[in-house]
Amino acid sequence: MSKINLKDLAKKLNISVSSVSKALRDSHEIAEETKKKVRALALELGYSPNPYAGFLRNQKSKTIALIAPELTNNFFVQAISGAESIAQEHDYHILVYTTNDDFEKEKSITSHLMNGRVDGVIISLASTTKSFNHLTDLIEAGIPIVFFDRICHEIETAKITTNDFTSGFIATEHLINNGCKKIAYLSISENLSIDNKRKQGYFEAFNKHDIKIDESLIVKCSNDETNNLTLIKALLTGQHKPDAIFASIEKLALLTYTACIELGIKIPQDLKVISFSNLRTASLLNPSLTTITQPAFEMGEIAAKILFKYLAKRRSIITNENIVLKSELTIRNSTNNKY
Amino acid sequence: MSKINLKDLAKKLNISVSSVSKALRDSHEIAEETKKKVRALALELGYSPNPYAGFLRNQKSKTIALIAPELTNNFFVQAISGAESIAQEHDYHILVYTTNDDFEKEKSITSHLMNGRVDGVIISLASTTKSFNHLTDLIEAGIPIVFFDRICHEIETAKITTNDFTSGFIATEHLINNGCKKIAYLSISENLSIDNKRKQGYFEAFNKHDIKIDESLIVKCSNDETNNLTLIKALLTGQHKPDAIFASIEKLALLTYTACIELGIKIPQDLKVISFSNLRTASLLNPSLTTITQPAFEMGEIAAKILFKYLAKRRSIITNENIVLKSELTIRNSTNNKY
DNA sequence: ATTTTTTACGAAATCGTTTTCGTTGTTTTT
DNA sequence: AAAAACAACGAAAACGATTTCGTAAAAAAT
Repeated sequence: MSKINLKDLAKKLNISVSSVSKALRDSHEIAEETKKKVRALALELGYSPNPYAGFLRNQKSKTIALIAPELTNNFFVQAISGAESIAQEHDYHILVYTTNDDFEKEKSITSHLMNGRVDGVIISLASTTKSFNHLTDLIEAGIPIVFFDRICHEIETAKITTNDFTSGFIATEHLINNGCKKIAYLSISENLSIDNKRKQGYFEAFNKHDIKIDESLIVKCSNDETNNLTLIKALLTGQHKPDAIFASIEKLALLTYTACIELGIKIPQDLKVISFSNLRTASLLNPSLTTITQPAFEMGEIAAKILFKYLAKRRSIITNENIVLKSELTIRNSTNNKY
Repeated sequence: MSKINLKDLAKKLNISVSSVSKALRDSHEIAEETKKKVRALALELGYSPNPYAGFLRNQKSKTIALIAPELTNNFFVQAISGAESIAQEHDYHILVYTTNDDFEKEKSITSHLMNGRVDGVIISLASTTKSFNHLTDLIEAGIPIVFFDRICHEIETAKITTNDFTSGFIATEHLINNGCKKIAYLSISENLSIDNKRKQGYFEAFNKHDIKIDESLIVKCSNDETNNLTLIKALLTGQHKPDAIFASIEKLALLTYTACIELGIKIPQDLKVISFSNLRTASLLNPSLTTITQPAFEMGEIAAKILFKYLAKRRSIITNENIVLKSELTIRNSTNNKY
């Protein structure tokens, strides 16, 4: 039961290829009786159209690309799941790529998508991405892009984010309300809009509560886990010891836990910890971790929905749109001051 | 800078389309000077071949499918990452699909892949998959399949697994050595080879240590989280209370933790817990979780490597091969008997 | 000087589908 | 009865790249 095509069907039925094609697409040009015969034979022989022939013809691949910095992160995985669920509804296929937070890899991936392999792209930028020509090139080539979470402000299209400024503010104020004064912020990358907004919220909380900002409490982390751990340990044993840590991403919170175990620092007694996180095990950690959780699955869903809306219209230019969803604070023991 | 194709290049250079094609593929039929001109113009205009045209011509899509039960599970995500890293090396693209452990969805996905959309498939079966016609159909259609973890013994092809029997044995014996007698086994699905093998290892440990097997300690869980929690709670409060739990998959271990919190049962004092798991936070849980960890990333890598080996040979029939990697036991506090 | 070989290129078929035009008969309209 | 409309189908041109097969001119061999 290998490769059976329109020509095979046509030959067996003694009609032309074009008639078979039309019959299968239920064209009014074909008599009902003929259609029935064609459909019956197609079913019998298990005919399934070659997708690439169709793509070549009508320049639509029924495929989109989803580019994320990494997969070993619940946030991105949930977002991908959300996008995939919508894609399946629309009979679309998803090509998944990871950049490993590497700008060069991101460029390489987008360049591979320039030629029409996909109808559209959903992307969350690498933390090392500094320029956006690779993305504008893509759009100019007629391939629409939707951003989620790690967006690019400079490009006009749809962007799905969460209320990072407010969340950063709420997280910090939560710590302040629990008696913390020296709150460190673990930053992941200055290139990222989300990081900057969260940090702005952090600053704003200090302003509101008239607390002086100590710049030495802002730690610039990277993608090097070992180095990050060193940085965090240095922070926790240095001159300006913090009484709380606000981690901009989950990975950094987990490293903080590790650092505390190694240094014998007790959470939350000696140090309170709050973090952006989509960890399923946040409530089971020792101690349970207070989190700001983004609606990742929903973000993926919305990104995909918007993309498909434009693909259906065959419009490749997506109007500028900022969709901002709310993250949720879940207070747990890592910020508990009654211990 | 939209769609530029061979014809455009040919026109600008005043040579034929075929010559341009040959020049770009570095054919010996074309003079070195001509090649240079062609390459220069192609670069200048940013020519990138339409992938679908090539696929149609030589029936190779440079794309593989990766089908997993779910994405919100570190094991599968790591395996996908492994496969993706190899795919990138081979300039292949990966279509990712999730079955949500649903047999019907798995069939629907494979049927979409019958028509040559992908050159090969890497799959880990849904827990509800009971027959394999959808897979043999795929192979008969000339699309090779490689299994990982949740494999199908009946189909002759390459299968990547871990030493589940031995691991099940080691895990159980570890509990026995720590003084446990009434060890419950949380099963995920009787359809799954991995589950059965792990359970066999569990039985074997009892045999070796002359402990009678209590069938009521084997709990058949499903994909319904709420129901699973109910089952686990019933187990922990019922007639035959276990002194240890061996979870066949991570999700069930986490539910056990949740159940213990809700019931006020202390791990490891009242109940020891061990689980198959690729959780990054295993060491940070309360208490830290003793795990059997599968080399997920490596499994994905190997699955992809084998597939590409055959794709390079243009052979669609993969010889039967069982590759068995070793899982690793990491002892942590959830099975500590010195508490 | 003639034949053979080599070099460098072009025409056209091909992959499998869709779609635009014909081109027949047949039916309806005036 | 002539004209117009319609129904049902087929031929062929796309889509963009690859590849086989020619073929002309130049180079080499006889």
